[in-house]
Amino acid sequence: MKPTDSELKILQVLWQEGPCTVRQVNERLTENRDVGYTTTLKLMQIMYEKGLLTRVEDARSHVYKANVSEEATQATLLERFVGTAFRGSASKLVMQALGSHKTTPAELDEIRKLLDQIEQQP
Amino acid sequence: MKPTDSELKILQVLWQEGPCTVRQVNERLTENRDVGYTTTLKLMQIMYEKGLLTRVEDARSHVYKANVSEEATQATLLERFVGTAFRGSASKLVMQALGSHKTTPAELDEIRKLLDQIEQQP
DNA sequence: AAGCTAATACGAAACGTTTCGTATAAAAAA
DNA sequence: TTTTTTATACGAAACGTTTCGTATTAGCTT
Repeated sequence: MKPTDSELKILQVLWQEGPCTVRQVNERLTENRDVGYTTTLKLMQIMYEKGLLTRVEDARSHVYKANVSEEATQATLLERFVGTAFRGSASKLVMQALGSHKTTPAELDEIRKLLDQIEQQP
Repeated sequence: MKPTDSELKILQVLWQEGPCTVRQVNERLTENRDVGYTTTLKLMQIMYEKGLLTRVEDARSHVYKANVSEEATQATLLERFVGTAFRGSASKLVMQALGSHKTTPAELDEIRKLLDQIEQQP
């Protein structure tokens, strides 16, 4: 599953907030940029048809839930991105990311631990 | 400058091969997927108008050159990608990338060195 | 019950990107 | 010189995504 940019924004709301109605999602989206209610509705309907979301229709308003995990989605997107933008070289991407972004010492430590783990594998 | 996917493919050819005619670029692109000559031509004309490419019109066929560096372009794309897919967390992206991709010991070493550098900065 | 509010469904317009057909010109081949 | 090949330019169709107007239905309020 490769969500589009708009779909990703909706998924992120659901990942952060848990199950939401269309209105709730739309309110969160509108904090950043004006989005019409029916726009969000339509997108979420499409995402439901694609299987990206599940929903409960019991109540007056449907309640939607993300049907893909944030980690799995990020993995998919990253895979594609490394391929297109970095011609498959994950290490080049890592170097760029570390070089141009601020990372806390704690995060750097975590990364170091991960490096150890990877190198210790036979 | 944020090149589209197709534009990126063209840039990659030019980064690898250096200055090329439309035909040369098109031949490289066709190795992977069928692309009509005029399609490539049109795209490169658009990229020229956008300033992504420069060209020399002296000869019978124009010779195009990338007008943005691979590194700068990757930085731009990465910036955007971290923002949209990883909500700004470069370290999460790094962890994911390291975890799910094969990296050679030499590359891991390079990354380690970069970590040292970053941590030593005041 | 009648009117108001808030929800879903749906089609189609709007937008950006990609693809290609066609016109035209210039060089190369005959 | 005439024909064939190979360029560029350009407009518009095709495609996917996003946006929104409108119809319809269900619950709330009076």
